[in-house]
Amino acid sequence: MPLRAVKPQHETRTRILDAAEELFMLHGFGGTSMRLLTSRAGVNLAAVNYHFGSKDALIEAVFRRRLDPMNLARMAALDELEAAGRALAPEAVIRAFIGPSLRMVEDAKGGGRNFIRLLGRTYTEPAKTVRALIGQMYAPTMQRYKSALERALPHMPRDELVWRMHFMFGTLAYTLAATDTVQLIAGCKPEDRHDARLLEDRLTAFLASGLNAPLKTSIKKAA
Amino acid sequence: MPLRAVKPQHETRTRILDAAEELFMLHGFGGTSMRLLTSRAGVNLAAVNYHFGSKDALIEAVFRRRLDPMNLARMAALDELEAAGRALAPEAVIRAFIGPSLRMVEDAKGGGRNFIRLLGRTYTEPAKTVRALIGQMYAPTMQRYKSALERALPHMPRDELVWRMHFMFGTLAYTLAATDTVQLIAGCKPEDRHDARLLEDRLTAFLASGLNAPLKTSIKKAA
DNA sequence: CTATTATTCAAACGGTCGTTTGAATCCTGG
DNA sequence: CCAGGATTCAAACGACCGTTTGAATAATAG
Repeated sequence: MPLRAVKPQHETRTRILDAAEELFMLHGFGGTSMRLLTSRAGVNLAAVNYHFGSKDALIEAVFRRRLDPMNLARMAALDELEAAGRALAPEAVIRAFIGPSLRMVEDAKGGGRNFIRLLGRTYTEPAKTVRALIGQMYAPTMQRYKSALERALPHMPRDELVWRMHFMFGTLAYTLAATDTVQLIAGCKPEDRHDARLLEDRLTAFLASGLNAPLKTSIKKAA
Repeated sequence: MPLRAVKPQHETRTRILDAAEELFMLHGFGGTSMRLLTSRAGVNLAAVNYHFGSKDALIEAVFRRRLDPMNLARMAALDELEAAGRALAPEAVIRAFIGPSLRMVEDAKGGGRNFIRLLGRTYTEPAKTVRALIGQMYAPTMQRYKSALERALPHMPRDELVWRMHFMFGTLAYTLAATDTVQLIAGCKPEDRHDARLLEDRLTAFLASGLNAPLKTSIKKAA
């Protein structure tokens, strides 16, 4: 039994992914050069092209490493909810959706938090390729949650629900991305070390209430 | 009286600002080169540096041109509300805030729509300078709306209200920025040419309900 | 140990970036 | 009409970009 555990199978790959996660979050994709990235990761400049092929392929790998497990967690949470057999409560569906992302925020040491903030930024990323990539990775999960919310809110017109889901994703994306903007509103310093559990409660209350908002007559007419 | 009206005082400046607005929205700041920008605007490559000094100064000018009037409109809407003397309804405050931005979306020909989508993207812009610029231009308006919502929702704990305002800005920002993501959720084509009035109703209903969400016990305890 | 593959490395490539320059041209007040 | 400031223009500058190359080194299998 060796003192030193087995050498990580692809240490260089991991170092690159970690550095990319942090730097993309800080400076964006275009704003992060390969030279800065590789020097931060402590690897040679050519390593990215050797291990990933290109910068674009690295970007995709950064997303796949975290997004695939997160989508699985979202699917599993919904499976569990539906297996219970009871009628779906909108609150529960919301929690199933936002839970995995907020739990990743708590993982500050493992870099999960970096990724989550990167992800929030990327929902509005101008680069077409990145948006297409994200959209395609999200599509199946989106469809399942859309159908779940349709069952949880049977009285809601379909197109109204689509908009409210849109609002919901926006709230989550912005909350994850711009956790420093809160202090712009309040002038409050970030006293609370983001307690994810409390934030989940706040978000759920806000979103559940918004999703269930009474239908105005003007909206009903258009529906 | 000349056939040709007075020559625009700074036609080149305007052409540059218009092109910048559209291209920044499409490709981001870093993704828009001066060569593409100036050729799209039909001006010489050196014109941006001559009229604005630098690319960064151009970015600032793009925001100032639209944001200053929009903030004035938001202030005026709040003035009117408070002059009425009645108790402030949260719904009315929300409308006063989101109205000016949504009305700008209707201005497709004048380029206002381009700017609004650019603005939504920029809330989560990685570049520190841009975020600082936006934050500083928004701060006074934010403070007035914060105080107005405190009066409209007197029973709400202050820190809970700060978070809910955060959620509200997020919903608005995302809705303005990612109007094409709606179809990702629904697979629906963008059939409705964004009827701003209807969107305002949908948003107001969602946000008013979210801001007024009942306080969970766990939240109350933390407050 | 040796042969083979996998990985790292320094150096360079062509290209694009934002910006500057100095002359040419336009506009305007006297 | 003419002088002088404002604006436009083509060309070039140095810096940095993502990627490639071929040799040097490390790891592994026979």
